[in-house]
Amino acid sequence: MARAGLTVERIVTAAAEMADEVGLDHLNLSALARRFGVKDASLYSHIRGLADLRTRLCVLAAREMTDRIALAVAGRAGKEALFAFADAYRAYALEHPGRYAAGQLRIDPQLAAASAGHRRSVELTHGMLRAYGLAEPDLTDAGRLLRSTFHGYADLESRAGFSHPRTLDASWHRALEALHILLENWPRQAGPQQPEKETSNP
Amino acid sequence: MARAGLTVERIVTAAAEMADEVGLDHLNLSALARRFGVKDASLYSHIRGLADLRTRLCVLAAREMTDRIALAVAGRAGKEALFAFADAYRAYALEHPGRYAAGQLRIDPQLAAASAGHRRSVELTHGMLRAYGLAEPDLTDAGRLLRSTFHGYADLESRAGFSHPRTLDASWHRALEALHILLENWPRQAGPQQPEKETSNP
DNA sequence: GGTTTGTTCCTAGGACTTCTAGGAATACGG
DNA sequence: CCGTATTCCTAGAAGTCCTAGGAACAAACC
Repeated sequence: MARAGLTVERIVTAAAEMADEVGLDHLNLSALARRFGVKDASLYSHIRGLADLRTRLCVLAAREMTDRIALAVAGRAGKEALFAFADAYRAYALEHPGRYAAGQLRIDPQLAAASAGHRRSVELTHGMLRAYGLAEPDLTDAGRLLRSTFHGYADLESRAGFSHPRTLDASWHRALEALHILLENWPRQAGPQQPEKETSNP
Repeated sequence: MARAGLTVERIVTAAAEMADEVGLDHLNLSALARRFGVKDASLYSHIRGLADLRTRLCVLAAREMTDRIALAVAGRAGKEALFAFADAYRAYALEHPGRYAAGQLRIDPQLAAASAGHRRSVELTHGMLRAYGLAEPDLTDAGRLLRSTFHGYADLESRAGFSHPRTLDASWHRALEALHILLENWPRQAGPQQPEKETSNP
């Protein structure tokens, strides 16, 4: 009988597509194996199990997303960079809800440190904020605020099934407008606080 | 043999505790039944199944959370109300991660309409924003921004396992400070847009 | 060619899950 | 005390993840 030609890459790619279709928490190995015309036990020659697959999806999503954001902000600064960053972030989350959810998973810190996507995400955010003239600890505070807003909006929007996407776009861009004004008038920190960094995640 | 004395209320309460302990997605009926010293099939006399239990958790969490927020903002307005609202929101999410996650679930629209918690959450937000002199469509836009930020921060923080909670508090309160300034100087909408409402959820 | 080696995929099965069907034990209203 | 309802049980189907060990295949060496 002809072999399916399984590979870690092919498996992870298929899993990413499947997660986008059915949702990350409905991703399971049996159905994934079925998609390849293969028994579920066969997948274990390539991946260690479901948990392993999910962490692989996490680093994949982080890389894809930061690549996309990096491309969007390239050559821009200030308000333009903010909008490009935010729109790329939201677009990825809406187009790939399963991957996006995977990207939010907490994985082994060592693995996160080795993941290019995870490392670059922090750099991208801080790079953008420096154009606003921010430095630590404002960099961290403003970065957390931005990341929270982006994540919150994308997360709420992606699972809501809102009835009027047009209106959501409007709210989104007004939120960005507001955030831009906020960053321009950011109330600088008086004393130098401990510049604590977050655990790396996109 | 003595009966366990199961009730829908007791089951949902125990499920809420369990979800907070092990996480909403690790909540399962077998373990829950075990906690009552009962076989899993016995739970089906009270609830329709796991999906039913999760939606019940959703309305429970929505009610608890809005109760808490309502108590916090009672008699306050403007900045005080904003901070009270936000702190109550975040505190609930951190103290009850499982319930909070359940509260974010999308449930049947009819059920959501009948849920007191879901209805009140919109009223609370809008009431707070009206103190800033906002009206539609700014009310919706600002409301979505706030909710996104609160949810995003709470969601990221609750699953991160940050190493320095002290610093997280600082970032949080600086974010609130920034949001307050933002609301005070909110760039009013020129033309009246369609005042679209969100699907009701806390 | 043949043989060896290593990978890929299989079958078989254990442990666990949700959920259904139907029967026994218990509590309660008459 | 006794019928009735409810509560809880056993039994089992179907599905999940995962392990162990064997068979089919591809490539590499003699």
